[in-house]
Amino acid sequence: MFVYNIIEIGNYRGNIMENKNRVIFHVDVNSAFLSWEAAYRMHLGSSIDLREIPSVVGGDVESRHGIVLAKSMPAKECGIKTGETLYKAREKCPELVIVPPNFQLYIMYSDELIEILKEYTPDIQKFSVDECFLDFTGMEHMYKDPVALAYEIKGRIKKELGFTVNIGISNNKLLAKIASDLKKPDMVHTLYPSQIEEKMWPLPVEALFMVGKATAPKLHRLNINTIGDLARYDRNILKQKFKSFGTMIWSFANGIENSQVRSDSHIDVKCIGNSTTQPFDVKDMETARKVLLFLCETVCLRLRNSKNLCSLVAVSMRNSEFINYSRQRKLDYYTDSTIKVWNIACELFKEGWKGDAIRNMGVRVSKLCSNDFMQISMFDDRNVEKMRALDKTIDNIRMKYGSYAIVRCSFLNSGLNAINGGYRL
DNA sequence: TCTGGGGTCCTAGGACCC
DNA sequence: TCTGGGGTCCTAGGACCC
Repeated sequence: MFVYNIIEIGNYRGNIMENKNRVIFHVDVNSAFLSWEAAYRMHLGSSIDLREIPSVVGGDVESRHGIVLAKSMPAKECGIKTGETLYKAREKCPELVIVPPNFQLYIMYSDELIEILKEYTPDIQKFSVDECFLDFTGMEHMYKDPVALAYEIKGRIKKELGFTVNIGISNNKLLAKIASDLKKPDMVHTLYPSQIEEKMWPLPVEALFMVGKATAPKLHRLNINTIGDLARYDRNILKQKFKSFGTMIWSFANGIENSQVRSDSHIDVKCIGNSTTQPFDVKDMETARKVLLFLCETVCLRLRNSKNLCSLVAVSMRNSEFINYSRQRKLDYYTDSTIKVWNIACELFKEGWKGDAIRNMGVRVSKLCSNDFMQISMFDDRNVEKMRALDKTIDNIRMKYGSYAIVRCSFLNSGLNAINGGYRL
């Protein structure tokens, strides 16, 4: 999203000057999945507000999806973290209320949020299901005070949709994002360059965008513990140790970032993937082929919907020891055919599989191009047009009557889901 | 004890060509 | 028989984000 747009040190001043007049908001839904569950349940008349009790949105333990996806503030106070196992969460808080996720609902709320925001500016970049950037640059005649505007937007969302957001304001996306993360929930914060030293530098270095659990310990070994430590560190040493990533996080620590707010229509998708953890370990080729087929079904449906073709297919595996490995192949043609992608995925699995027990499998297609003109491989069989027509027919039936309206007979009585996941944040 | 899913980008190492 | 180096492409793996 920020793209790895490293500004060389010579442009440092220039960057500040360029950004000086920009007005960027970052809107972040507080504990999104949980807030949306709570808002929806209250809308249906529930007297319990999940946000006010220790609660989490979590997957199903039985089918090995048992992790925390979102937590309430009281759950956070018990020490519960997003991503940890429900087992651990329950240990920390025995009275914890766990509700299953409902991705359709989240997409609905996300769309409603965007509809409200669109009333204020057309320059919106949806960064994820619960976050987006807004650009108000050049709109000073309409909105004189950005902070007052943020309060108005925040208030409307709360009143009309029933959940709270944090809004961060600055003159670039990075600072706006860090601002929205400062203190939660239901708050508006500014983080202008003049406030970096006071508001951002005292924060732990982990609070910086792109500093995750692998990078943080490496920085600590260099005695870099706060964002300020990183900002003041020798940039050349960071470059030497971490390559371009080093100069990027150094720039971020100094508040330097100048990417544009890009509305969704200007963002080209780079890859489409679907992976799933099975309730049981896959130990034979026949089951693997079935799992790969339903993964390919959703991936290729989405590929065709995006009006793209792909020329790279990848298969990933995670075994029962939690070791990940993968296999990929570049094609010398482009395709969006379910059967074709599936055949390649099966070959890749066969080549790569080490014979171990597989808990998670994934299929991903990339190196996409528009399907406006389809270059049919010289060596393609003559059924290409027929296969495309078949895929299109199946897509139409599924979109009209639902995913399960038409199911391949190999899934009948197989104990597997014919269509998997496919929700897109 | 149990550990999701959807993305983007970077890098090391090897193959291959000139 | 033993020896270059530069460039590009591909694969596998891993980092980060939500």
